[in-house]
Amino acid sequence: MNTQTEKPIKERLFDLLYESLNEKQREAVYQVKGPLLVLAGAGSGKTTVLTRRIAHLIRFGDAVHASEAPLSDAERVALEEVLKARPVDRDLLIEILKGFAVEPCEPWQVLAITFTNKAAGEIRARLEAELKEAANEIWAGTFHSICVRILRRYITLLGYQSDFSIFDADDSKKLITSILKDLNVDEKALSPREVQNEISRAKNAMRTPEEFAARGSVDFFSKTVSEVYTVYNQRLFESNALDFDDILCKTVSLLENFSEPRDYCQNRFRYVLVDEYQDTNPVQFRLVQLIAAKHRNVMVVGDDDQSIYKFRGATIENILTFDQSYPDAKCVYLEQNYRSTGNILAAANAVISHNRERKGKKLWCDAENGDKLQYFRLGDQEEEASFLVDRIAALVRDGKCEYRDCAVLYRVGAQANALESVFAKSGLPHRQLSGLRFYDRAEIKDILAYLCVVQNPADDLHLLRIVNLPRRGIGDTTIAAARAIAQTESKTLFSVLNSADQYPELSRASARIKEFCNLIAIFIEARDRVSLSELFSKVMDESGYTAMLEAGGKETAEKLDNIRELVSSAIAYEEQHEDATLAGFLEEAALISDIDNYDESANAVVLMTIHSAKGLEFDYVFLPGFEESIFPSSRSWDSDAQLEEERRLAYVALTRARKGVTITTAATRLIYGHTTYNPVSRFAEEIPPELLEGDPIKKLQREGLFQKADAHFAGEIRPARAIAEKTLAPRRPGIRQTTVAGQAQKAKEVFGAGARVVHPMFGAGTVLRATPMAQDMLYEIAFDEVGTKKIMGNYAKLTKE
DNA sequence: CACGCTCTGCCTGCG
DNA sequence: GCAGAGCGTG
Repeated sequence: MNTQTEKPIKERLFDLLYESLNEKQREAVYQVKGPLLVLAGAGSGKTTVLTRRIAHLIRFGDAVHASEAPLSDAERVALEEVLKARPVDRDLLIEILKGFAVEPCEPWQVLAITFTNKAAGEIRARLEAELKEAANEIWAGTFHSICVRILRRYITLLGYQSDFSIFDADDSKKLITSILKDLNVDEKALSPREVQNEISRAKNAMRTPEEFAARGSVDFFSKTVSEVYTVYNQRLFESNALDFDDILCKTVSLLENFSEPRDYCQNRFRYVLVDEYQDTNPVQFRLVQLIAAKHRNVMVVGDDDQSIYKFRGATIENILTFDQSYPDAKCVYLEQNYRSTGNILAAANAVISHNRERKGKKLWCDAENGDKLQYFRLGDQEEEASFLVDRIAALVRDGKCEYRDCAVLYRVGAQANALESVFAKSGLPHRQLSGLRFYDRAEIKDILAYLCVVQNPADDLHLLRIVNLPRRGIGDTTIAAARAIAQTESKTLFSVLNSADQYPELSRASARIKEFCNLIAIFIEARDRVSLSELFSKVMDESGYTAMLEAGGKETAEKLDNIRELVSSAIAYEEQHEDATLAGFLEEAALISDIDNYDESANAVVLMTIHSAKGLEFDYVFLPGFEESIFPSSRSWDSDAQLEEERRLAYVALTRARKGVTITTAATRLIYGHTTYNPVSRFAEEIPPELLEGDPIKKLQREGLFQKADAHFAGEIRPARAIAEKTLAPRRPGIRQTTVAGQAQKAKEVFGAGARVVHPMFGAGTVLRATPMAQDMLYEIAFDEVGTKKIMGNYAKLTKE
């Protein structure tokens, strides 16, 4: 009868169910009631904890911590048998443990919030594997998708119509540009981008235009921004549109001001789980607080050391002060890393320990120390790139890994071009991510703009984009006149155009305007009658857009492909949703922004920014451009907070690697059209030297490459690029030559037709043709194994067979 | 009204 | 180094 002896059996049974988790992970899963903060280091299995905890809530509720009815002796004996049985019958175990369930929750009472669609998709996939159909009822989505669902239901309370449009960052920038023009603000004095950032920051900090104006000093900047902010919100409202920030803000104001949506959410969501909590901003914090206010079962998972989005409004304070917002919060640290080798972790720990603003975690692992981290200084960015090519080729050739296990991660997108062109010439299979995202491509936005107008003719902004695309003789003067009329009569642009013949200013183009309006009317009429994909082809053909692209040359072929891709995504959408509507598709398009941007099945080296690599992992990580002024960015030099954010980014970069990290710098780098000479990043210096091999780090600085280097650490840094350029020799002799797998060898050897050569990747082959090109040779080589390829001599390091 | 040329300015970027 | 914006001309 005494629970003392029975409890262990139950707990032992649960421990058996979660035997693949470590003790801390289990602790987080079992902690069901009340607020819970999980500080999960890189590679500590946080997604696993999150998804298994959800399954646990649904199956067992608070079974572990609640006390249960006493067991009979027979039951206890039976359970002991189950405990001993091997192999473990998981399904049976789950069924048995369900007997201990205490207030298990329904799937639809669980809300799991992530930042990216990718993360949401991963959670959903894992839940489905675990819970089958029940998983479909769980609300798992991004902040934005969840808010949109709430808004569609309740936004009429705020005076919007429930079929509101969503403006992406590009749309809102355009709108801001046009407002700046209307207000006669010189773009040089105040760039649209700056204003956009400021407005976005204000919205994310939950400041209205009035508050912004009241709080701000009366300087030109704040005054203008608050003015633009006011007009911007008005225009959005008139267009029945929300920008990305509104999606969150409007949801918060709905929940704050109206009891119906608030009660609905608070009653419904017994359990709220938030992933990547370190990236939340004040609005998101408030949202979570509001939704979880009633049941207070809120679990947040994050890593303060991986907070790298302060620049877009995230406040690391949300995670640092979670225990102040919820004084009864439990806190679990997940510090065991299952990803990286000991040396990599030691290096990452050493770097991040230089930050002051942190909770303080130390990752550890059972894995071996593994290889040391490598550092190499190359001559210029092309040497750097071809060095990486050689290294990766060697790794793959030696069977250490495949191409897909290697990632080249850089700080700024501008580094990508140089890397990409060298990779392309070398023939190394690679893919560059984080370039232009799919839905950001002009042709995609064009077609979507048509559809937005068809869905919501009040959407002036998208109307403006397509009214003269393809060219149909409705030019800037006509549009300006029509917009002026719309403004004075406070009508939408479309309604003015619709009655163009009534306005003498529009008479000249009135026939063409009429034709355009008819076109849109036909589309609108077709909207609810034909299928989504039919509507698509109707719009593309009858608007003349397809014809315009077909008339174009080489580049437009790719655009047509992209549009076809869009059509197939519409078809896929139709297949997935029985009641597929245009509105639904547009919403998905606005919120998804990228179609599966990282296809892990392709066997190719990945090139991307460190930011976009967050959450991913690779065997071998290459970090080119580990230089002062690039990383940390020179913009961060004068602020400790920004430097710490850069350091966290370095921590993220290092912890992406499972087996190997290679850091490189270039003595000379051409970036943004300027040549720069940067010393090695302070972050590389923060890695204990005994963990590094390759080129010496300190020595290069002492040689005077960058004399003020030591000043960085005193914090009095102001090394102007100009000074550096004057004081430094353009290129030092004796800089490491690019080598194949470490063996010294000059690349300059020239081969004639008929020569037998060996390529690091393609193996042996015969030169068919050698054509001099610039200061290089273009070889056409018939390889014995992989066929004939064209290769640039300077990039592919050919050797004599 | 449309097209082509020059000029400038640039981090990172989810939804 | 490249893209988008602005300006001038046919």
